[in-house]
Amino acid sequence: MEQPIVVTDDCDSTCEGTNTDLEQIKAGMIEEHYAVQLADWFKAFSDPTRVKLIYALLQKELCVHDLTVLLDMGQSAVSHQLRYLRNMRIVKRRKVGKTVFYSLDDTHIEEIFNQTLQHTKHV
Amino acid sequence: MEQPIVVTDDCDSTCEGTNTDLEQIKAGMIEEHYAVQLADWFKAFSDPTRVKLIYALLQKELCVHDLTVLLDMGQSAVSHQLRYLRNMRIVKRRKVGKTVFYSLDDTHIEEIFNQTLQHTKHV
DNA sequence: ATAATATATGAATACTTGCTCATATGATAT
DNA sequence: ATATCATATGAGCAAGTATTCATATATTAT
Repeated sequence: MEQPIVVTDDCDSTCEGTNTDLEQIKAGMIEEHYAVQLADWFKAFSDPTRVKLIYALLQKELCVHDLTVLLDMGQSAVSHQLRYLRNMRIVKRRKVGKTVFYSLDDTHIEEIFNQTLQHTKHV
Repeated sequence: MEQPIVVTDDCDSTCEGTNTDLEQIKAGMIEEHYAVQLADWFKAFSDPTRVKLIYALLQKELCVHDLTVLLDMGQSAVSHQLRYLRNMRIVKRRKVGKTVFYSLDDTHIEEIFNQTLQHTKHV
């Protein structure tokens, strides 16, 4: 009753029969740092309020007040989220007198956003 | 001292001088439903663990155990996140005996994921 | 100077989320 | 049947997050 020679490291012999390339995959895995960075980037778009803000700014540069009207939300809430988006360099400010205008910081965002929008539509 | 005729609805006269197209933008705004849906989609990628899982599955179909090894995490935590991703139809299962293999449900995901990966790299 | 307006921000709070623990399920082997 | 292995899942908890409230800052007007 001799079993064939199998490198049996824990349970893995069952999974796929071989785990030799597991080490290889592990070596090619995304680094913790990048995983967090990428997750943080996606997180910026993972809130309905922020989605709406970006969607609005996709069309036109807008001041804070106009954004509160568009989203029908309190000024403070909007301001907080705009700061968040600004820290993420998704949005930029332009001050004119008392009012502050916000716009998308990078046209690249438009692509990513729209592509995902397309995707969610056909899901 | 007659002021020129300006539709002064609250403060908006200051912002851009005219808010006539604000109504237009509001009409073209993203619906609540879609905003939530889009946010939820992004949320799926907004956690380092899920990013790693997807990144791993981007290379190869893998069983739960192999994923716990790759991510160096508890089986339960991995299983919970896999369920999440499965509910989002980002990942699908294939059962072979006792072991369950996971893989990406949609090649579309690869595109979105990689594009964003590119973006975060040059940020 | 004071008042008014537009935005920003810190603190508090209600809500969400990701992990751990213990246990359940489902499959194979004996 | 029982035992074992791979995965799934509910409960509990700690950490994170989005909003509100009150207040601060900055700009313009008087």
